[in-house]
Amino acid sequence: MLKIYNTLTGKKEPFEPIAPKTVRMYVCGVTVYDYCHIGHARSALVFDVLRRYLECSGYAVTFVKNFTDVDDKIIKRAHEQGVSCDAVTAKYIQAYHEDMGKLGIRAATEEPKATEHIADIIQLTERLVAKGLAYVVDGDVYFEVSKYPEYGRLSKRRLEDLQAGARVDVDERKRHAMDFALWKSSKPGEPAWESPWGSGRPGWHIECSAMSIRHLGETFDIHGGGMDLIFPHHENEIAQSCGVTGKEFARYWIHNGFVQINKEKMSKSLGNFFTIREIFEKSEWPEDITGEVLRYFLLSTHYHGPLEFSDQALREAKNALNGFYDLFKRLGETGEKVSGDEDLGLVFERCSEMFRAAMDDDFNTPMAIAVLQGLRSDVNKMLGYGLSTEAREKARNEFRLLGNVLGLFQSNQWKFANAPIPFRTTRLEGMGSEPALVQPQFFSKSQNNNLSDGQIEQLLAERLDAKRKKDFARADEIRKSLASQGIIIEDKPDGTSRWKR
RNA sequence: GGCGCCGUACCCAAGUGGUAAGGGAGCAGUCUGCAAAACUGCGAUGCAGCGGUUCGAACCCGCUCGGCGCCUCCA
Repeated sequence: MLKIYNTLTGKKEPFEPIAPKTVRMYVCGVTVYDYCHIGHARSALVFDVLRRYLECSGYAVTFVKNFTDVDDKIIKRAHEQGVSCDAVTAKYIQAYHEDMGKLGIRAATEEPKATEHIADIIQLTERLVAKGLAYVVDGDVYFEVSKYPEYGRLSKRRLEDLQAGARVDVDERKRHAMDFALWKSSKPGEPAWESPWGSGRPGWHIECSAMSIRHLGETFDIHGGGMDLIFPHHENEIAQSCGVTGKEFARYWIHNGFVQINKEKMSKSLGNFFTIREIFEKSEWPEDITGEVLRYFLLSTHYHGPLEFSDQALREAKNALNGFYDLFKRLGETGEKVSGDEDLGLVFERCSEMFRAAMDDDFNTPMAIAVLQGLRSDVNKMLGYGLSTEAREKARNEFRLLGNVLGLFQSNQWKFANAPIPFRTTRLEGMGSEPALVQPQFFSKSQNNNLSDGQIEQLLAERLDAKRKKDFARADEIRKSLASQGIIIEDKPDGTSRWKR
């Protein structure tokens, strides 16, 4: 039985979909005015895994993830660069797909854009005005929070509390400081659509109500996003949507924690962020390996908690994955002894169950990874007793199958050598001022003068010959020479060797 | 001022009432010509602190301390 922590109730609850065996979920994507950083990656990945797990549990999942492509920041960026808003949004939507694709994050079932739903947005706004929940001022339309008694239910805030701490808002046309824009009149040069209130554009929040209702219906199962969206974004979405329909909106609200650097939230304003693409560009590992290392790292903490991003954490993730791929390498070899074969099925059955139990418990990916680590250890032991070629293939496939939910263990070309991590996140000591981030310390990509497989095999044969003649000096010389080029040799009990790079 | 998250070993990190998973690093051992990998063993009498509830608390309640976030755009 799957349990999910629901922000709305503050409790872990059994998951019961509205319609049997189907899940409709909506996740707030990004406002497309810049490249995504690791924080965005975490959010996208968490919901990608959630979706994969639901599918693997037998649910038919309709997964909608939006792009907010009309917004103040986009307009600002377009003006700065002297291009159209469309050019800005097209560029960063493409970048989003490229970056998330490298992390193995699947495209959603639907990826709607706000600008494609203007008619829906206008219609929702009209209905809110007609119901007396919104009012018009000089071509702007505001939602009136005091008309919605349940306002604050999600974020556990009371209107009075908000009022006390709210920033002084000089917009005196609003009836309440927390009233928010559904529709904004456009200034010249801004994107604009005709509406009953004049030429204008949507406010922030309403586009998500419009898109989720359009693609999933008025009530659906799961709504998610980063913690920072709880207030005001999701609170406002609920107010608008429930205000219009009079029905329940989303039943389960799921929010992921932040990625931090030196205990601080990764954000543009602090300048302590790393974009996904700069990490891939600077990494010395091939793309799929860098992607898997990032995935392992991002999933090694429960989605709800904070996650400290650091060069050391990535190094640990890489080392942990090396252990798995070391095993997979051995599973790729042939085997004659079979005394371990009989236990294999049982071990995988037990691990599958534990894996499912972990994921059922609010998508506990660190627990699930621990189960896989236990499996790695078990299979290593069985390998010691001897596994047939067929059993080895079966084992490798089981790992691939289980790992697929987390997007791990799919590679056939693992790189074992540990390239330097292309940045550092440690603080600078001293200087009397605030601790500062060390600027990314980029390493130049090493020259790709790698030996071919054939050349390596030839050297290995030469080394084997030297070993047979007890010429260990020569054998070690060859190993050392290969090591300097990132080739690691492991001698097997039968005297032959395997190698990896 | 209000609301919320977090504080578990050297580092990362599960565990939300029944007696501290897992990984990384380290140390020791087995194997090995050596190395690597693997395996075995070692590693918190204690979960920020102090009280309380309970037969029993890392888990529940209260207070305190520390870190962070939201209340303005934010994944």
